[in-house]
Amino acid sequence: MASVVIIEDEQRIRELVARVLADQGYDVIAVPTAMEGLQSVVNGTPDLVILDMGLPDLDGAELMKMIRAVSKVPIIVATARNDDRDIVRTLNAGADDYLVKPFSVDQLEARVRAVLRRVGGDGRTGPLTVGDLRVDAASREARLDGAPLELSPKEFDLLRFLAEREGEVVSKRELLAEVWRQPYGGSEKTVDVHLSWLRKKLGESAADSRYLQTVFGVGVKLVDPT
Amino acid sequence: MASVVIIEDEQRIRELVARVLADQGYDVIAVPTAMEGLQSVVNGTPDLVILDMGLPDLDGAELMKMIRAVSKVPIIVATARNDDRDIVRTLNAGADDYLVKPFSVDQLEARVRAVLRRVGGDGRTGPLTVGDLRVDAASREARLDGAPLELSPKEFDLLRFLAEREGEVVSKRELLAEVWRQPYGGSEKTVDVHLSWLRKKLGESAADSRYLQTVFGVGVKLVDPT
DNA sequence: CAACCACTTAAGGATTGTATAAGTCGGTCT
DNA sequence: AGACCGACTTATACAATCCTTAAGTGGTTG
Repeated sequence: MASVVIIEDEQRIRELVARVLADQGYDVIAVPTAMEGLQSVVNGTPDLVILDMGLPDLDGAELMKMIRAVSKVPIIVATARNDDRDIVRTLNAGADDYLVKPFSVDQLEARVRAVLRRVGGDGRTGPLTVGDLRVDAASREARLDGAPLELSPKEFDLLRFLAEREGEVVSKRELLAEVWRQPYGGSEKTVDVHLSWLRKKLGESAADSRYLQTVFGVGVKLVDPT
Repeated sequence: MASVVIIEDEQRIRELVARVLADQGYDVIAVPTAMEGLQSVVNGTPDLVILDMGLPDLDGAELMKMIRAVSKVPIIVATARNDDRDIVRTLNAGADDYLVKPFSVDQLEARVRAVLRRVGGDGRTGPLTVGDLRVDAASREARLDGAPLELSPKEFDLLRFLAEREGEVVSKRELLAEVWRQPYGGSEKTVDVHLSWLRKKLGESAADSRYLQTVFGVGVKLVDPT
């Protein structure tokens, strides 16, 4: 899973970008200041940095130089308007791509994908395996003992999420928040239903379960039965 | 087929060049300003840029630097004056070839061909194969079980894009962005229609599909049926 | 054993995908 | 120039699939 550091002072934009990329499955760290950004880069060794050039506490070009001094991580700069000199300067300083605000979500996603692919490996690929269960996000295919499972979109997302957290107990509320994208409302009943369907397709029942185990009063976990 | 970005402010010349190259089978994007040009280069990752040095909104040399910062795409500069120093300077700055205005259509075609050949062939990627399906970008020919398919331009581009990502699910929005080159608006219905046509020409239907499989709620993928 | 939580099944409405037809546009042929 | 043609887009009707709500059953805890 690729990780991305976002350095952007405007809260609205920062949260929007973070949300969008998190939805795409990236590990996101979003900070509002240059110093925190630099720290995140040094500590986290991210796969990509998205940098707003209009930070209040430090000139964007300066920050880029500092990041470049410690890391070869690709950088996408976000610049407020197309100020030509600004763009020239930043691209020369070592940015890998740029976004002119206001930019669309699609633009953002496309650039991020493009840069990560260019640099080598989209990161979020690589099939997960739990026992004899295989979950491949790229082809959106799940197999049990080599036989393909026919899963609905939600079922697949659910299985994938649990597979990413193999062995870890996850509450239904968290599943609602992460898989259903509803942090607040929403009925946990829905999760129950989908879990039930998943179990059925995995050839299990709640009583006799190999992979999908419920932890009473807490949640569920996907375990390796071997 | 190779794609070319033309950056030229004079409408007459811009349209002429675009027309000529489009007739040659190139994918052409023609824009009048430096900024749009830069955007096209970044978005489209073209195989060649033809750049007028006398743009009103930005000095040509500056723009070249900017393009060089984001891409190694070959650049042919078109310059009005026949000044030796000028030409030397631009070539040193990273241009691959130059045209002195006014230039003939033959000149133009010859230079474009020469540069593309020098850089490594128009269709740099060899033919793709997915099962018994063959997609050759260079000749722009697709074959199924050896029999040639009669595809429209968009159909071919679509098939090619999917073949490049064999096995990977691609959303319609992404197809709109990548194949149709319009990241924002645009109706996904259009993609549906083209997919339907592609299926028909592949001898499939959505219900019974060997190659082109739809993943409900997510997108489509081209798979190897063997 | 009572209260609570979890599981399963069923059914409707909502969403998404397919296919066909009709409308646009640009280019070509006579 | 006018009619035609192919490619693309938009519109529409229809079909498949999915998600949620609801209701009843079964299991666990204190």
